[in-house]
Amino acid sequence: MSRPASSDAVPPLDDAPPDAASGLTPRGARTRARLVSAARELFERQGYLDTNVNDISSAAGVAYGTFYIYFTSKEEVFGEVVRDMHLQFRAIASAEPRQGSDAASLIERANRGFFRAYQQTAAMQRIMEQASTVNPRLAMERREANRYWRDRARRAITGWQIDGVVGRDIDAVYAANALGAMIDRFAYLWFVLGETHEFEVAVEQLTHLYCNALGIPHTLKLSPHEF
Amino acid sequence: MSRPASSDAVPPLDDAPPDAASGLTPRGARTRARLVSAARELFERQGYLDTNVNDISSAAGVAYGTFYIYFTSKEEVFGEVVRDMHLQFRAIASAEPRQGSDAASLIERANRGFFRAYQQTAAMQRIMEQASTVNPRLAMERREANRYWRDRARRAITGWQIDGVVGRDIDAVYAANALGAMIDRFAYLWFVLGETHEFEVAVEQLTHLYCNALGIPHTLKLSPHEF
Amino acid sequence: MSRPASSDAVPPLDDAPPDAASGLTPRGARTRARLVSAARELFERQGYLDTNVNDISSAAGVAYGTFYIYFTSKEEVFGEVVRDMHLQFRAIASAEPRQGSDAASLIERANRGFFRAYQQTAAMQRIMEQASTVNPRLAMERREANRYWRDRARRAITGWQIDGVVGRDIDAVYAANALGAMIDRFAYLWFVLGETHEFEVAVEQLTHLYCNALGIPHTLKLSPHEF
Amino acid sequence: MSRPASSDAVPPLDDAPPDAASGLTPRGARTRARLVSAARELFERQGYLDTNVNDISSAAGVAYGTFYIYFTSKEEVFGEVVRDMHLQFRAIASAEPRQGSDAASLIERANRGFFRAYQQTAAMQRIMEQASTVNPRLAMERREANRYWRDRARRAITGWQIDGVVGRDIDAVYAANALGAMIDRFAYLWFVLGETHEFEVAVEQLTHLYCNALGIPHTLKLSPHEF
DNA sequence: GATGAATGAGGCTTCATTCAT
DNA sequence: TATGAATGAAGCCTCATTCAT
Repeated sequence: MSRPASSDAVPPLDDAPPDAASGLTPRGARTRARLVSAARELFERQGYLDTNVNDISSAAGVAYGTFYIYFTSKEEVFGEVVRDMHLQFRAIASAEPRQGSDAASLIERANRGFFRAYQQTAAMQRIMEQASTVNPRLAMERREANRYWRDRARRAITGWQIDGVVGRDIDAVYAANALGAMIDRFAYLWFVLGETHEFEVAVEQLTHLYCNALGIPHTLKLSPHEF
Repeated sequence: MSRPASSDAVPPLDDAPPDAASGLTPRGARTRARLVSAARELFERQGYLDTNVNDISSAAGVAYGTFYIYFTSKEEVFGEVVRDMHLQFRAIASAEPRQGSDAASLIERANRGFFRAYQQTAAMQRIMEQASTVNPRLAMERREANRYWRDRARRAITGWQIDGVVGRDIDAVYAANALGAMIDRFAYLWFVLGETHEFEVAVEQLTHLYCNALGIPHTLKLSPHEF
Repeated sequence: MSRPASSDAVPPLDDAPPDAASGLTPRGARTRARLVSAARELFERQGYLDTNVNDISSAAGVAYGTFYIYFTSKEEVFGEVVRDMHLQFRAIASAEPRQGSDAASLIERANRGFFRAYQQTAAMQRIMEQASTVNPRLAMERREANRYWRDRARRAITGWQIDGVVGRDIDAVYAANALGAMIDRFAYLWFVLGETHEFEVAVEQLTHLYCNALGIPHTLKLSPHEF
Repeated sequence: MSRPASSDAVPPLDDAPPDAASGLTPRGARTRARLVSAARELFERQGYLDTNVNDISSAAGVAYGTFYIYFTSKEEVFGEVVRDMHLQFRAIASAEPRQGSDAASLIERANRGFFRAYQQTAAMQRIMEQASTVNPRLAMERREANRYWRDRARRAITGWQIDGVVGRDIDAVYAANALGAMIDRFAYLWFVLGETHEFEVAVEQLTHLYCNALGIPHTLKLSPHEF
């Protein structure tokens, strides 16, 4: 396939400064970092609702009021933690080695990268789900982030249609939405809700279903498990 | 295909008495019903967390304490509302007319019924998502309910494999999970998060992707929208 | 000793009718009795504060409102239960066989009877202690009941002083109060708070202390336990 | 008698820090002290059950929530108030001047000190009785404190038995329990339930009964009141 | 920069008693 | 007699945020 997958360049998620610590003294930056780190740990362990500002500042080893020097609210730290997590997610997903440039290979790589990243950020994924059902602003930010992935997929599918790899009867928007939803939710059931799956089998089976759905040729390497 | 889709007989959702009003006088039953109804409306409008017992009893036109005659907690009414909603969901989904007995027709009918039911219970679906991220017990109950649909799909796929309609390279468990997740999450994005889709197009496209994924022959009746 | 111990005739504890069921139909009397019995069981098991009217009527197998046909308040049933218990207490204490008419024998018999009765009404004694610290009216009734025993003791001591068995340096009022307090509180520590004592040893030791305190000759039958 | 009464060194009441205000700023310590003081006053005036956190914080002149900065519950402040009261009690009792080292003198001094201390802490004694019938944890703490006094008495009696002042027919454990109960309960009837007694007469009469009970020689200085 | 004390509205639940049937 | 639904005041505790030092 000549059409390159869109670059992994990371678009800004929102209007936060890329380096939130700018304008702080080194000491201030350290305090701030300790707060973010403590917040993430607590959010992951206890959830968004059950973590309070008291816990966070205690865990960071600073006074209660210090928290409000760096953040205006609990929501704000959470936003920061989520941004960090998105960066980590993309870093992990991007680190997945490329195996080929045909559609099936790209899809498999994307799925493997996605699952890998999801697995390593599972605790935060659970919490983001919770927080975004509670806080509308977080829900919106989350949808923005999803749109990014969705658009990438839609552009890729459209490209494959131009190349003739995917049939014209497929609506690229629906397909991108539906297949994205499939991968995303499967990961949630797997890593957050605790369904048990074999990593490589999951990658292969979901890639198979994904390719089949689009009419992209794909052959399994592993032998089937059931029957 | 001779293999019949599993019957639409509705299994018991849990061990709650079918008629929760048993042992109540007509007056009591009326009050209880008013509470459940008020609770559902408020949950749908304000969410699980932002609805409190005070709101519910006020809306039902009874005193605060009256609520606790019929329910031991907010969680408990919520459970009842959810049960009601499940019954409604299944009723709507089952009402979808059968068009044929081939795999593609069965899948299309199931998808159309699912979307129809989801659309009409969208408000509660949003709230259930919220409540289940907050309350572990509700999360568990929710997974149980999902398991029921997942198992139905898995059995159907296995049946089609025996019939030779679906290839043996597909793992029925993974496929049922993944495609169920696709339909489920797509409906959530659509009806809860507000993505805009055309009903019949969505049914057709998702059925197409579903069938393709399993290798089941399926032809679109509507013309593609993009390009 | 010629002076007879005051008779065991039971004085009225308060203005309640001796037979509270008077003026009730047989059916009403039965219902009332069931309520009193259920109330006593629950008070003994759960304490005064943790027993509510709902519990009582449920346990008695009658409707909530029925309770208020027979009693005007929780306090009132409690009063009735206490009266029953007092009757029981006196019955047990009076049943103790007389062994002799000398002061030491009378004291020993009184102590043995008191401990025997206390032991068998221990559960209610605990609850009365609780209730009387909470409800001033009950506290007063309780003091009245105590006064009865105190007066008996005072009259006996005064009698023994006239007879020359007890010295004139003893103030009968102080002695009756103090020694009554000793017996009463010792029983509480023993049967309610759970100190472990041997019944006959306790009777003998406390009788010994009691007699010694008053200068009444008394010899132990059991061998001493310690040293 | 050469055997000295055990020293008046005050043992730790429990594992609470001697200075509960450690780790607080002066301002915090002041607020905390105001809360404890307000709590004690209210407990004494209204009882344990009828005093609520709202009352306490209002009386201390702070907001409702401020209470929960310093204490986790009403039970906890109560514990603190009780500890303070125990310290006060021991201080008063220990301040009683020594008159001689013979058994009778020691007993008289102990009784006088006990009554003096009880009299000055009467309000809290009443409340502790109430609270300990309601709250099992407080009941246990109270028994621990009593055990301390009981053990002192038992050791003293055993010592006097070794010295030959008290006969071997007395069981030191029973005697310590019974005579302790006598003093304790007499004080309760007197200072809490409002029986009227003359201070010095009470000291002398109860000391007389106490000594007589143990066979310790004791002569009254005051003339008898009755007859 | 940092501290930590103070705020107070808000939510949940209990229960003695009344009252219409 | 008996029923059981209805009442609503009262109490406990949490926690995001502000502010004086």
